[in-house]
Amino acid sequence: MGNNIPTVYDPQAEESKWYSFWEEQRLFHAAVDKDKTPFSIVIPPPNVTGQLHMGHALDNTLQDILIRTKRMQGYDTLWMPGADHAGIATQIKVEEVIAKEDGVSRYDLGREKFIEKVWAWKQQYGSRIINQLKRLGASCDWERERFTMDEGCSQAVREVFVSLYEKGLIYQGNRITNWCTRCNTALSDIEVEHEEKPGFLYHVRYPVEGSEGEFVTVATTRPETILGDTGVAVNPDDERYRQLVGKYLILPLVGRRLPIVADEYVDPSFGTGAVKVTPAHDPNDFEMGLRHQLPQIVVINNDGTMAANTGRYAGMERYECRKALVEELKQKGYLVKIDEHVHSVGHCQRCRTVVEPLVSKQWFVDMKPLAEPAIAAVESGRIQFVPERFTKIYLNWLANIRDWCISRQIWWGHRIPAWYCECGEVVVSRQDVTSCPKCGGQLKQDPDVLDTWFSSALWPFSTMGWPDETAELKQFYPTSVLVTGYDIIFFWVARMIFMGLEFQKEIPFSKVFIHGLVRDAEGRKMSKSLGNGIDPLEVIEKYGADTLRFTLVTGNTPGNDMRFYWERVESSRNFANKIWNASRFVLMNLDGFDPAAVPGEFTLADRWILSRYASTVAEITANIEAFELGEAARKLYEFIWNEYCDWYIETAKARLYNKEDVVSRGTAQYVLWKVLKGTLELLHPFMPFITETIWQHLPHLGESIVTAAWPLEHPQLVDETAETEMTLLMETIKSIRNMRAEVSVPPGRRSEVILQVSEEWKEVFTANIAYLKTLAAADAVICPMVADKPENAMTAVIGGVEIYLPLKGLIDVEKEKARLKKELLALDKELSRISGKLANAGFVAKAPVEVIEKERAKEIEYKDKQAAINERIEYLAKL
RNA sequence: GGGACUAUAGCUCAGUUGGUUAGAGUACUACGUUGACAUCGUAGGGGUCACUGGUUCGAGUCCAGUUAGUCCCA
Repeated sequence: MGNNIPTVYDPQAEESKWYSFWEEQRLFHAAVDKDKTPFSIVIPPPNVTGQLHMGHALDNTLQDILIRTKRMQGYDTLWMPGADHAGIATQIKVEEVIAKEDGVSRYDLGREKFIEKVWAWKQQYGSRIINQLKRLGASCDWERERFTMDEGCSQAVREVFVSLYEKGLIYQGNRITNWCTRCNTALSDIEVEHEEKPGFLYHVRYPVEGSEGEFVTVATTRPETILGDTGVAVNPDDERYRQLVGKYLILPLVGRRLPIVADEYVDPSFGTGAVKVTPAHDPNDFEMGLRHQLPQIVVINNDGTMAANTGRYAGMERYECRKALVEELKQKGYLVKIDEHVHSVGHCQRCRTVVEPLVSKQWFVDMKPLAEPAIAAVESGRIQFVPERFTKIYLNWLANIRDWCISRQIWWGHRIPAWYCECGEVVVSRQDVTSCPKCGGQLKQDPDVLDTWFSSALWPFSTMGWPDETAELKQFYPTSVLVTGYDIIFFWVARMIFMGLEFQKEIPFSKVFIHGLVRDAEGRKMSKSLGNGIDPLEVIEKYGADTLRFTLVTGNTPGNDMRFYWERVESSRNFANKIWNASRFVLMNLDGFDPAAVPGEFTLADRWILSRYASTVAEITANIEAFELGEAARKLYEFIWNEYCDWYIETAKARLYNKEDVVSRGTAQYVLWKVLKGTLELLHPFMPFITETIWQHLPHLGESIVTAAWPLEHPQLVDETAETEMTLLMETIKSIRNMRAEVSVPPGRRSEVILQVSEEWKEVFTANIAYLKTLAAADAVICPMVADKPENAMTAVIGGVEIYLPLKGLIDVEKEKARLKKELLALDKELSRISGKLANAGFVAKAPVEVIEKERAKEIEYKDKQAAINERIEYLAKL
């Protein structure tokens, strides 16, 4: 950098260069260093087929800020990266590709060929999202990159499955599960999204057996399941039906005998108070069916068509069947009425198809024994959520947990390590097996694969090399913090916790830092179908990664959603440019500077900015420690722009331009350099590229800002006197500027200013009169506070200083009086508030001394001001 | 039905254990190319902190309720 550098920062030119440099120097690599305190994060693995979206950008920016800070603070820092095989999502993706390119389905290819295709796809596109993370600046240890389907992770999955099976915590059962007819697989409860939808409530009457003309009317939202009814239930306390319990109804159209049973589950106030029971097609009916030994009759196939046992409806699509069946009920006089009704309908999280509850044979994890320690770990505070309110959501979910269906009828994923023999033997094994240990017969492996989240749940230790006892596992497990969105607390966070506790006997992380979603400018969720997503890469290309990161982190309050605004991106870009130009200025004026030389005596402005800098270091460090990253970023913005640039640089200019006074110039250079370098270091975790770019041009030690030491806190630099004095000067300058603007003094013209200063501040003003000259265009004369006030002058009063701007007859007396009166009014209001407070016995008795003192000081200051303004108004009135 | 969150300037949002004359960005108005920056500078207008009560010497901040909106769970 030098005199000929552009005035606009160009991120494109710098970012890729520095990222390659960091990688080449292996600055992100975590060596297992037992002498250092470890700090580790495992990345929430993005889908291998995915592309970076705003959610990733936010999530990874937050992680990178934490990691980069800790790295600079000297921890043995590991950010473990990797990707998730994302079973259903990836399979759908590749199915689409082969359908489009070759016009074939996965069934045409067969299992083996299809899996090969998926791996080929992963080979080709799997690095895309990784490269996008690099564009963002993520400082992951790429040498350790993992994949949930790689050999190590697969071994961990196998070990966990078999071990849980041996403990009796994994079992196979014929139970009702959520079935997606489009994806053709079972889903876990949380993969179903419920949505309120307008529908109908059909009232159908069922004849009572042996009682001509007597009916029970039942209400249902799903008439097609009538074909699978095996009972009708009523509440045991319901007087209307009490005498019917134990009797039978005849199922219309089918003729099946349905027992009438009494069950607490039935809500007498809903519908008619009598509900049809379809154990094979409704989760609640399934439970009721078990309680009353009602048979399960499957009437809907896996593909959503009606089963062979449904007579003339066999093969018909489920909703077609609904229409036809309602029509038949109507014709035969069974349909009583149809009411409009809003009800909650489950949809497949992946493809939005309406989920069909179906009875099928699946593998389940017995959750109760696993959930208990996971609840205890959070209740005891060993794991803490940030913000704390997510604790409740987590605990509530685990307290009501149901068994986890882990088998999926898809091909892409970890194959379930269970083998079946014709003799009925089931073998669950860590090693692949071929022949039956019982009869020696041929074994066939279970065709299903595991839920993707099963392997993700092991991520904090499978990536560290478990089941082997590795040095990494010892050093970096438990990890320090997990950073993720609130939308996957159930899917992932909870499951990592119970798996970690079960297999490592240790929590997987001690903090869970939760953030919200990035929405569009209208507050809508960004989605492919809406087409309202904003591609982070587009932002990076247009404005730079630093800008995107800064926008995301400043717009963010822990746990809350945020909206994406291009205006805010521009504002962040302007901030980057401001830093660029401030640095440009410093570099242009650093000639002859020797950072090792002892600086001369500090001026007031020097002491002030050093004091402000010292406070900033302490505050930023504390904010990051407390996960208040948005606060930290906003403070840095404020400090750099409103203190360093607006004031300190301006005061330093005169000293820099005066090359005669070598000591003063050198001292200014020292302070400019010291504060800029330290501030860049504080800012580096937020804006890694621009800070590295500038840092490399400044005198520095070390090879990169990435591994520079985090700025030390210097409480001895905090100088309250300097802050008070400088604040007074700045207030004075602002007052003068204000008055000049008020009467439209051309910016180029200097103003004569008379300052009447109390004895206390006389020296400060005398010593720093130059600031008034350069910053307020004021030729100031400093006088003691005397009775004689200048005539024909505008007036402003701040604590201990009266400012007069003589206008030689140009002053509009009436206007000036009005202006002063307006100020007086505000002052009066404030004073009456304060005096009211101080007159309050309770306040004086109970408020802390500092607070009372503060109010007293204000009262005195305002009274002085009030007196001076009053005096001035009186004077003007006499003219 | 249970629970969580949000409500502060035209817009988007800060405001961390209750104590500043309630802030920022953006938009708006006026002036301005003084040797870092017009992606800038200076100055200015703009708010009953959703509503109603309560606790307290003191409430944007704590408590209860109301209204509106968002989300999660069943």
